[in-house]
Amino acid sequence: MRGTLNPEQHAAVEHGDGPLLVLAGAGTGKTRVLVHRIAHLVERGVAPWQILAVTFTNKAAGEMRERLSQLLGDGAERMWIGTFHATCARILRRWGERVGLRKGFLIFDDDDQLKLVNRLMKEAGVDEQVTPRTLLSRFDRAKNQGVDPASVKRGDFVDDFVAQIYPQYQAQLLRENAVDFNDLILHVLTLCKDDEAGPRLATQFRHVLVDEFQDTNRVQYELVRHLSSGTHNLTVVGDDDQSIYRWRGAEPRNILDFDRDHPNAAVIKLEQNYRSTGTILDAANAVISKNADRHGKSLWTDRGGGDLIEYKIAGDDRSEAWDVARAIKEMIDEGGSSPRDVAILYRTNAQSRPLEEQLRRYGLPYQVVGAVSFFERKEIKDAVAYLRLIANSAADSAFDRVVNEPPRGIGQTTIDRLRAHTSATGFALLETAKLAARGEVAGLQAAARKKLAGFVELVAGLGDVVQAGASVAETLIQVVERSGIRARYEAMDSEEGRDRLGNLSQLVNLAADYDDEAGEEGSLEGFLERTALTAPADEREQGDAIRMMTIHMAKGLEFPVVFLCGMEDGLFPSLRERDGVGEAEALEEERRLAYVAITRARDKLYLSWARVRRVWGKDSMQAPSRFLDDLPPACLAQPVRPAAPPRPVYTSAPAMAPRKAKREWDEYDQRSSSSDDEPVFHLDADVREPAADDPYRPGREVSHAAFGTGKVLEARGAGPTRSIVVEFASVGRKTVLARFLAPA
DNA sequence: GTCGTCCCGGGTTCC
DNA sequence: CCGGGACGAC
Repeated sequence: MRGTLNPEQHAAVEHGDGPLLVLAGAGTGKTRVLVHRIAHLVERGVAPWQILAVTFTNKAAGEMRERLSQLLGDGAERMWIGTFHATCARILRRWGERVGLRKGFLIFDDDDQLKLVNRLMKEAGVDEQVTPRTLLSRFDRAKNQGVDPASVKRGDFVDDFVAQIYPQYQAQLLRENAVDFNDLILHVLTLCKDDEAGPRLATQFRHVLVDEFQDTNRVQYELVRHLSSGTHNLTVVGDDDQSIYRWRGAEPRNILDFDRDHPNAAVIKLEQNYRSTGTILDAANAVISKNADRHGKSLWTDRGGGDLIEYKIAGDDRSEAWDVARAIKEMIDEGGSSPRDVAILYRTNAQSRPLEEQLRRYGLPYQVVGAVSFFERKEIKDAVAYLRLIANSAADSAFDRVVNEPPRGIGQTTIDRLRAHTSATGFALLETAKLAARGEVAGLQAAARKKLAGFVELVAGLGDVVQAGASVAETLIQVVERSGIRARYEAMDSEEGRDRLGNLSQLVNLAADYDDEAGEEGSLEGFLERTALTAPADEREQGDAIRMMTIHMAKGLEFPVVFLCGMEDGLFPSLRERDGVGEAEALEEERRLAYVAITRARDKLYLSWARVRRVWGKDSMQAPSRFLDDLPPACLAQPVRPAAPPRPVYTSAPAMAPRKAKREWDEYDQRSSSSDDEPVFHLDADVREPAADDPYRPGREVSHAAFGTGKVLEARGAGPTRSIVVEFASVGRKTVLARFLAPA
């Protein structure tokens, strides 16, 4: 095994003690190096539980654990392998009480946080143009850097609201015995300064290894530094070109300046790519080389050129999905490829739907990895909230969520009264509801008291179930049954109701898995921690299935065949404006994302985009991704250039223009309309709401070769027959096809 | 006071 | 397309 490593990899694996930085490009075998290094440490006598390996996704952690158990057997079980968040949760389980957390603390997810901020804003009467999202992202950004959000002044009107709401936000978390994702790490950092826990943590791990180090934020880096401060045995591996998490506070400086913080660090570069064909590597290098802010390294391969990159333009997102499904079907029918060789990557989770539909149609097995989180579905959140409330009576957020779910006659007014009482007494909502049921809360009618009593009794009864020793799965079944959730969805007697029940039964299955794995150690708290920190797709891999995932999820993985869908400007690169990040900087991150996507492919890469895409139920016209222009023409099986949509600019010869445009369209619209089950190009003559960046939205000035300039009144339809009603200065109102217009 | 219906608007990525 | 909020009906 060792013999198959090249000299650089070998040096990294066998590096002795002291800090080590491995700068490794895509596909240079860095995960392999990490795995072998850990195995090597164990061979040298380091005990498995003295090794901490941090990854960025649960998926990567799972993979690493699996590979290590192949090399080491049971020893791997006892290692600390996990994400920053999971690692910190584990440390806090042991030491949490020293930073003010009680046993069984809750972890707030995005949605929980948002709801809380929303409520606090309303209570404080904050109504100006600040959304809860904006405030929350300010909280996050500050916390990622290890500073108090309330003290950050960026000099805009949002500052005051942050300063006002944040202390209340944090106070409520404390009351509920809850933490948000950032707090998991911040609390451990506080622990590092603790007289007792600090020194222990500094020496607990004889070796600390961090994968994807370019994605660590300041707080995470400080944590790593402390955890390795007793031994200085810190190995970090990363690639600044693959930094794709700046939006959540990642600081690539951490990797670039590593040798400044660790002057005696050994630095090893891995530049030979073993993964991709020359063609794919050329394409990836061409894209990333357009970035100014990079260190620059020279990846090379001795693999041959390989197949050219396939490129396809579809009429709409359904056609795109159909093209992909058909290509995969052919590939598999020809033999040589199996579904598990193929990955479909996209920028946003929302893109998975049409793809799934077409794959199903062809009977192709697929697995959506880490998708639109299962745990974000309403029925799942509700059931989990019951569990939270049973496990932790202080969980106001959970109480709020389920007290009237399913509807049992406890409305806003009643809850407001309870809340008023809690702010006076400091009791939790559930506790207050108990008081109310006994008539000890003012202002509540007998009817409301009775209903609250019923709810309190429901929760108490479920608590008894747990006390009686029920497994998590059994508890969950009781929750769904006794709360009336099941009856409610059954009564709906609809597709939706059945879907939701199906999801709930899947949740019960996950709980049963947990019960099996955890055995005696299992607890409601343990299950809740797992639901907060993992997605179910992280857990079980389906055997022979096509993998579908976002590019972010795909980092660190590789596949023989990759389909990269939705290569459209605005989608990929995403051109959304963001709070606090410059446009150029944001674009560079998108470019790195493109680099990551392309380098996932070993042998064959397919790129595609759709001229019309349904977004939130509305059709919108798309333009090809600017990244396509960066690809060397020699890498592509089909040229990118002529595929650009017909230019609606005709400065001369107006009579010729329509014919030319027509021909261009037909020529390059690659759908064929022969087969029955093929999705047809979707056209709609309805008046549609134009997208904000639409050059033809009402009010815009446009020009027409024959009619001159005018103002848009209305836009209809989409695609090649999209028509625009224009009030022309010279000829009055006319309806013309969009492609004969240009922005004035 | 609570529940149902309609309308509006939406931050994409992950732990 | 989906959830939250506003508004009107028991």
